[in-house]
Amino acid sequence: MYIDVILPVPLAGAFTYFVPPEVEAQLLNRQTPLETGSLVRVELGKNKQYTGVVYYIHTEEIKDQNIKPVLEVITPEQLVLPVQFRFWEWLANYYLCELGEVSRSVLPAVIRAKEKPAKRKRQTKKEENPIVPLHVLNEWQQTAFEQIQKGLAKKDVCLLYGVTSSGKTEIYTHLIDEILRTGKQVLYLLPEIALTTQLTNRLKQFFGDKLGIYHSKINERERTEIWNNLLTGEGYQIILGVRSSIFLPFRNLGLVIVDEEHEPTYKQQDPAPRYQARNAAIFLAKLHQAKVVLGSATPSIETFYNAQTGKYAYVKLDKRFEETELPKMIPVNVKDLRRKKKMKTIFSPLLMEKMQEALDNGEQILLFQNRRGFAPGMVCRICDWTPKCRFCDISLTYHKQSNRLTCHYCGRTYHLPENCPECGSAEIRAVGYGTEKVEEDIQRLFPQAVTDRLDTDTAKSKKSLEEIISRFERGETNILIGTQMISKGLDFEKVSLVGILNADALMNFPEFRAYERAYQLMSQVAGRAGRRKKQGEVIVQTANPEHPLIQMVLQQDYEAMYAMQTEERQLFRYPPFFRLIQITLKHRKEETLKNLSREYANILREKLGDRVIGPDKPAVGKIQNLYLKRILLKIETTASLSMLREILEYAQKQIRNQPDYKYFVLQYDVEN
DNA sequence: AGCACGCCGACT
DNA sequence: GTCGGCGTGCTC
Repeated sequence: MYIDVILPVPLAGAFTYFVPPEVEAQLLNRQTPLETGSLVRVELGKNKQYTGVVYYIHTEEIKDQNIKPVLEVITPEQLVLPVQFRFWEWLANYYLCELGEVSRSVLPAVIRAKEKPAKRKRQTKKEENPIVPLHVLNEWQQTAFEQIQKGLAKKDVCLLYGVTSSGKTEIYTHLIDEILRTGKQVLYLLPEIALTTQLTNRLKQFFGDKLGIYHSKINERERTEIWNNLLTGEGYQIILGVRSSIFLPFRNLGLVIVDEEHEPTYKQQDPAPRYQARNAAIFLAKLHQAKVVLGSATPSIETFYNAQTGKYAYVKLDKRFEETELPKMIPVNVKDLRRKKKMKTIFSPLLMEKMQEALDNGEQILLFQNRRGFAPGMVCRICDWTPKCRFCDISLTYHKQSNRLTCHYCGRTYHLPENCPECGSAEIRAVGYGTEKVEEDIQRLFPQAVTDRLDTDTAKSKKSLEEIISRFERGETNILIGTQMISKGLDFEKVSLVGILNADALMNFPEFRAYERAYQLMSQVAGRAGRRKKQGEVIVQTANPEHPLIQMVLQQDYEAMYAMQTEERQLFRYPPFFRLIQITLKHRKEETLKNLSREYANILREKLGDRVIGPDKPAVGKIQNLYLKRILLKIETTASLSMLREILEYAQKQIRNQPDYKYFVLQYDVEN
């Protein structure tokens, strides 16, 4: 007997091994035939052993001296289902990576699953915990619910475009309930940060033991339990989880919900597979002949486009719960104020006034600044020297709390020099500001207010994150300062004021999604203001209040933003009109990289013409001592992926065949 | 990826 | 003289 095994290495295809007679005898003894999707231990190379997944079993003799034996059958039963292999194949093909790389990101969970299944609390306990009936939908929610059902009768995917606090979650629970009645499973995807205890407790109330929760911070036992439980096909009916839960062994999915579908965290950046979980979930649903609901208050351009062109069904819900008014958006021209010398601090006089007013009324304030640390840059006043990371081409962020300079790319820290190493002056000052400085200034200006900060520095663990959130929920914090972490999934009742401190910084990063992202962030954070009957206020500090995007944010005109962006994307050949593939080349030597990337791009150009852009030096041209070059491919969405892959492999081979260029790192990132 | 092999520099 | 640095090759 021979088997093809997928090993967790970035190498093409599966590896063939033979099952030696003693292993075969063992299986016979135990009366457990080997199945695909089982686990084996094999040797690869001279002295490495891996656990791999059995992909194919064949019985015809293979005449090859180099085939090695299977060392051990770890588990003969099926731990990975055939439908999952079809999913892995699609992922590897679509996202231009290897099956081994896909298996690598899934395998730890599979391996854990073969460990002793946790003793499950039996269904008797279901009664520890009486199930609360679903909330009755209000008129608008009921209409939306029915429209979604009608839409899904005709199409596979439906976009639910619902303003903040319109009660999308309530609608989801009713959709879930319907699917459960048919005996099928539900996958409910959320970005990590939105998976709060608030929401999980609420869903547990409705669905009790049928609900499994899967995120990056649950422990090993729970992960194992979830995998095994799903394998039996008689356990969890609903999985509430993050991006990676698309890899769980679902047997009969009926519905996939992707909430906050516009969130960039659905895209895995590194390592491969660099997949978009929202899009991958749509394919997963197709494999199961299941339906998909995408929900957002600020849909991604791609999704809204699909809804507009009729590929997806489309349901709009524009009434807020209890008919709370949308917040009042107030622009403040900081450029003007600076000229008039009225910006004494980073807070405009109007924002200062409004903050005082809110504090006096016992209301809460959110301040949004999308940069952590104290200052994103330091500069010598005399000679303009700036501290940079020795391993990455990036200026260092100053963190006052630790009194260190930190590289936000590789995480290395440095001491802040007392004197400029170039000219010896002692005048090194901060440029720009991050959440740390915002908090320090607030404490100075409002000493009576209790402040807290929510960013990756303060919310390292799930516990500290939840503590910050619950302190704010209980009203112990007056002013919460944060990065984009404050923009998601948090339902606060007493927030009357939101301050967006630097709107311009959100728009000015070199990425084709910058405006879309800026709009989404500002809308989401603005949506935190004013709940339950009282209209909230949002102060938007900008140097350019006339900017079209700022105007769209102020008017809360999503469709205008969509129109502007689609026009631009069509003109410049970006998604959703074209498929974008980003190729990153890395090499130790800058000069070699420059030459090889140019030659590589030229080879691609012979085949793909002006679909090839670059090579260009990315914004950060060196990371971890490797120089980077970037090539963009803008490919028609109808083009054949397998043909493209052939071209890419051909070009790579051409370059690697040249002795000088042999060693370089190549990464593909399929953007859409 | 990750490991072995092999060929040059700075040390007990 | 040797230890170990990482450039190079290869994995059923």
